Amino acid sequence: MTRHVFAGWDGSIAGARALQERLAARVVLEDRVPAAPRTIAGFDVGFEDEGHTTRAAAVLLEGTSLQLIASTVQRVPTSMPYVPGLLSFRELPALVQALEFLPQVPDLVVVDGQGIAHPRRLGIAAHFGVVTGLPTLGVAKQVLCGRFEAPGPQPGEHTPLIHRGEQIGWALRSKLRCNPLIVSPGFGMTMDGALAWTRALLRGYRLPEPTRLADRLASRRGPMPDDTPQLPLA
DNA sequence: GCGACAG
DNA sequence: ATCTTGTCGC
Repeated sequence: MTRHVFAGWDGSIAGARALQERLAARVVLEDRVPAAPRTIAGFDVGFEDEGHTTRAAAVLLEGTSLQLIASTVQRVPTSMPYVPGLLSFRELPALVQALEFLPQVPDLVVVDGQGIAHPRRLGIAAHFGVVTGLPTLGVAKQVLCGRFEAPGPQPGEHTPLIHRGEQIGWALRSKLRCNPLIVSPGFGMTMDGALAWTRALLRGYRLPEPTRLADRLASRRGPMPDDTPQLPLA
């Protein structure tokens, strides 16, 4: 499975970075998000067994009410250590498996991590989009690269995230007295769309609903949804 | 060379 | 990410 997700990767660190540069050229930053998404999914990853097991959680929400429709938790053996800038090589295989176990393909995907706000413009959300072709949005709790002025204290206030003279994302104050979120388009979305969608998916918490719910599942917190029988789609 | 460094 | 209770501040 991993060899299909990372086709052409020789397994080395240098090879991973080279692959990122090739895939980054395939990132589409034009709007491909349906006007009214029927479903929106949230993805996040957690670990068990001292990190030996990677646990990916995916939640499927109704597009307008953001009510939970379905969810899945998939476990796969951890294959790589965490290397700053190469997060997708560690977590993407589990995320793709979780996508395959959702009852239907979502119209929009929100991933916990960077979109193009990455040294080579291929954070895990962008990589996820290039691999699946689905519109994706990256919402991270911390910055990986780039600088930004602190956004004002009011929810909704935002400032551009700049790296090497270009805007790669936004710092968004999603909630009063909380550190800003770092948001950036992943695939099939514009820079402005990333900001607008993140704001539209907030429901009073620091994290947008899709990511917030996936986070609770991946980290084994909060009420766990009923496990509907799991069978892969395709 | 030194510091930074998603999860 | 994960190990972990109470605690300070709003």
